[in-house]
Amino acid sequence: MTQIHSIMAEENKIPQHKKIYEILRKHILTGVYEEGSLLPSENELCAVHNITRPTVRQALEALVNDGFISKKQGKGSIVRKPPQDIGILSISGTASAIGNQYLQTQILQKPQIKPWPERFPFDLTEIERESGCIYMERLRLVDAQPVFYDINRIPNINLPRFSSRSFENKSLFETLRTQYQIEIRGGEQKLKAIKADQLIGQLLNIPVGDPVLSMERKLNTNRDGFHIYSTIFFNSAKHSIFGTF
Amino acid sequence: MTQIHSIMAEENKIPQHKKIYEILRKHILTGVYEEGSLLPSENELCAVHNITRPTVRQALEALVNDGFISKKQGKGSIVRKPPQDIGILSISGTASAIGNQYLQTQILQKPQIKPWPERFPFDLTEIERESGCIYMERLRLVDAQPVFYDINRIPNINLPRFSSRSFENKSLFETLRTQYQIEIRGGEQKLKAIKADQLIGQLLNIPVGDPVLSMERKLNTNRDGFHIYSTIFFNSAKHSIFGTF
DNA sequence: TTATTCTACTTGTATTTACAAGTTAAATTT
DNA sequence: AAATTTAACTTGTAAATACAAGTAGAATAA
Repeated sequence: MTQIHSIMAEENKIPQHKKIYEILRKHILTGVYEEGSLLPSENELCAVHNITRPTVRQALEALVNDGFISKKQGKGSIVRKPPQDIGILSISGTASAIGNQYLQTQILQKPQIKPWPERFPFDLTEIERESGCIYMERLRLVDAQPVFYDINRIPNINLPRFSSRSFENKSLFETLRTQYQIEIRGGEQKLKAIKADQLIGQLLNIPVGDPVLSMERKLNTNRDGFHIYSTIFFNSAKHSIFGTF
Repeated sequence: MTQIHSIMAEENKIPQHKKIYEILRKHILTGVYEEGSLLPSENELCAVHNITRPTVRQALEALVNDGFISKKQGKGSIVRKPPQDIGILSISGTASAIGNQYLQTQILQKPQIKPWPERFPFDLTEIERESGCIYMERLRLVDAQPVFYDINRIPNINLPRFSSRSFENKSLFETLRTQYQIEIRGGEQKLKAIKADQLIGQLLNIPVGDPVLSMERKLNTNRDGFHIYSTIFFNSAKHSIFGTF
């Protein structure tokens, strides 16, 4: 038993329940299991992956927490419409739903290393402050109309070649997840409705003084003490921010 | 073993891990464990409550998910600043933090049974539509200044004496939780920044045309197919909405 | 004194076993 | 034919056990 264990540990360090989680997650996202359908039963998953039920249940529980499935006693695990991203708000049109595919990204300011601002709405850890931050500005458009203007600050800690990456039409968070194994684990945010100043009005193509939704967010990651800070201005004239929790 | 089990089942139907969860939750909220301090170790909790470690871990896992603790291997379970409510946004002053104790509630419209509006931003289940809704309006104030104006619609399903209850200075959700065992399990919301119209401007004591944060929310509960719908207008002149996720 | 090792904690992972309880559909009875 | 019971699923709860791995402080060695 111990031998098998150590062999497993050699070929892959990640625990079994996480492996199953990743497999099922991928299968849900890629449409192997349709929304509303049932996942294989816990016992089936045990047999297929040659693990025990508590381990399977650990994986399923994580999927429930992340909103990929819901379980019902006596019935099974029901596949849900996957959440856009944990806490990353997606937009929904007021008239018709708008898929992410119509969301374009324009880089206003390529990633560059900067010191942190003097006044900052969140407390920084010592390491973060010492390392400086990678600064970037983006404008995101729906149907060629600007909707988001966001300023992102990421601590410059162990992110090789980050500044040279392209983020056009690609999620910043997807890049962090796939290229650097950084996952968002939650966070906090402050929301306000403000009047658009000249810069924001110009960027979001709305009259100065019109209401704009502004967000200050601090996102936690799986890296200890590594946070992502964003300031977001949202043009809510034609769209609203949609979020699940 | 089975005997012990059935005896347990007689005196209380709720599972052990949930009992432990409730106890620890209460102790965290009432300050028995200070923020930043460590919870008793899993083995200690086993001994104290006479249960096994998997059961304790199940309770702790729920506390982690609900943001009451964070765990660290080799160290222990660290008590965190408890979240205000799951998904129920609390406010934080821009200058100084404001505790909930300074939040006053004024009932503008006592709970009354009404039909659902013709146009509604969310889809209703059949049962919800048939039952009609309990309608109420509240104004919430900080330092005697209006901050929230909220409209709540709750399906009129199995809520005896609800209309006659008082919600002055008491959370609607706290009442639902303690009196009716209805717990919020998450939900979805749509956010916009809008211009204050005359009614909203008057209620929130701001000039007409000033930016107001508006929210449409649908909250899921532990009752299947039972949702709570709220429309919230927030005066973000002096405060911002603070939320964790 | 300083650095290292050891030890006694902590949580993390995983197996095995058992029964409870909800769901569904087939089989049986009325 | 319709209602009921049964059986075969499903997930939920819980125990007992074992070892891995991270943490922190005490004991030890340099």
